[in-house]
Amino acid sequence: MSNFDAGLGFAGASADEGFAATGRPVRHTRNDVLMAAVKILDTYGLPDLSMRRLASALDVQPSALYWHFPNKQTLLATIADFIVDRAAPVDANGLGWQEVVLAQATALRNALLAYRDGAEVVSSSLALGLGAAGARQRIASAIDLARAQNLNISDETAEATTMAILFLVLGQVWHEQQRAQADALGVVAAEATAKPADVAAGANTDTQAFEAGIALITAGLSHRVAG
Amino acid sequence: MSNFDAGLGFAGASADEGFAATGRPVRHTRNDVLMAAVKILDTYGLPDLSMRRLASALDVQPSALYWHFPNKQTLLATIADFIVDRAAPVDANGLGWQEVVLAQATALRNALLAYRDGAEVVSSSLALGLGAAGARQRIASAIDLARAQNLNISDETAEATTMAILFLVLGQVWHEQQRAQADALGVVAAEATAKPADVAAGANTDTQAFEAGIALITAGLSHRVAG
DNA sequence: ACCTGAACACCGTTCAAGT
DNA sequence: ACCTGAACACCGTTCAAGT
Repeated sequence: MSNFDAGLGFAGASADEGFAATGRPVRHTRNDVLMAAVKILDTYGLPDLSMRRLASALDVQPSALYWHFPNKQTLLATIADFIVDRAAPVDANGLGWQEVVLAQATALRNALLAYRDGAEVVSSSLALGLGAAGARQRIASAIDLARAQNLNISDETAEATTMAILFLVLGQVWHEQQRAQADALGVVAAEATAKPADVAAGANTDTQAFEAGIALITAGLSHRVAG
Repeated sequence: MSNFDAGLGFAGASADEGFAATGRPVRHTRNDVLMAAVKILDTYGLPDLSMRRLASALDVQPSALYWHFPNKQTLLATIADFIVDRAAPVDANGLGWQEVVLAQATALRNALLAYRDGAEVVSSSLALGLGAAGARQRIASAIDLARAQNLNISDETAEATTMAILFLVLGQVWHEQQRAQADALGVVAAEATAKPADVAAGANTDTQAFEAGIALITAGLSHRVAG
C-alpha cells in the first residue's frame, strides 16, 4: 500500500533491478536500500525481511548492504523513523488539548497501520532506544498543551501520561495487525460468515476501542488534582 | 534469579547434563526442556535462546526438541505462560477496585521483571494470540469488580480499560528491561557517578511512574459517565 | 563511492531410522 | 517414549580486494 519514496528530499531515481536501460550495473544510494527494505516489509512482512533477501532484491551481494548501514538493527530503526515521519501533521488550531491528543494518537495509529508489521517494527526499535523518537514527541507535545491550561500537572504526571498513550497506540495497533495477519492465514477458525462487510465493521470496532482507550487516559488526566 | 521448576505439579528430577550418576544417558520430559529454556532466557537473554543452543544445554540433538514442542513459537508461548502463571495471587478482600487493579497490575509487573526479557517474551506471544491469556484475565477480573459497583460501565469500556492497562504493563516493563540491559552493556554513555544507590533509585522511579500510569487509567474509568 | 567473493559462525525444521 | 544423523534451506556479519 501507499507510495514509497515520498520522503523529505529523497530522490529515488534508480530501479529495483540490477541494470539500467543501458545494461550498465546500477549502484544504489542509502535511500534505495531503505525503500527496498520498506517494500519487502510491506509486501512480505517482518519475518521475511532478511539482509540476504534485501540484497537479492537489489541485485547485490549481502555484504554490499553494510556499506550503507552498519547492521540490520540500524536499518530497522531507520525504517521505524520513516514510518513515524510519514504520520500526518496535526493542526491544533481551535482544538482543545483532549482533541489534540486524540488527533496525534490517531495520526500515529494510521501511520503504523499504513505498513505491514509497522507497529512491531516501531515498538522494537523504540524499546531498543534507537528510532521513532518522533512518535514520543508527538504525544508529549499534545500533553504540553494540557499543561499550558492546567498548572497542576507535574513533570512526572506528564511523562506517565505520554508513555501510557504511546504504549496504548503501539500495543493496540500491534494487536490489530497481528489479528489481520492471522485472519488472512485462516489461523483462527473464522466464522463461516466472514463477509467483507464484517471486516469493515471490525475496523470500525478497532477505531472505537482505540478512541475509548485514549479518552480513558485523557479523562484520567483532567480529573487528577495532585501530581 | 528465582527458583525454576516450582510450577504446579511439575516434577523436575532429571539433571541438565546428558548423563545420570549411573552413566546412563538421560531422557528428558517436556518440562525439562521448558525449564532449560527458561534458564537460558534468564541467563543469556532472548536473542541467545535458540533451539540449537537449548539442545546442546540438554546434551541432545536439536531435532530431539521437536518431539516435545512442535516448533519454537509454541515453546516461547509456553515460557510466556510459565512467567505469567508465577505472578503472585492477589487477595481482593477489603480492597477497593482501584486497589485491586493496581495490585493485579503490580503482580504482573513483578512476574515479568522476574525473568530477563520477560516482557518481550510475553508481549510477542500475546500479540500472536498464543500464550499469556492469564495476564489479560487478571486485569479483566479486576475491572469486573469495578463493574459490580458501577452499572454505568459498558462491555466496550471494560474491554478498552483492560487492554489499556495490559499494554501499559507490558510496554513499561519492556522499556525497563531494555534500559537495564543497555545500562549493563554501557551502551548509553552513563554518568560517571552511577552508584548502586542510583540504580535502586531508578527502580523506585520506575515503580512510581508505573503506579502513576495505572492511577491515570483508573481515574479515567471512575470519572466516565456514559459508555 | 560502492561493490564482489569468500568465509565464519550460526539458524529452524523435517524425517527416516534407531533403542 | 524419546532420541540420533543427516540433510535442507536458510541467517547476520566481516574483510580483503576490486572498479
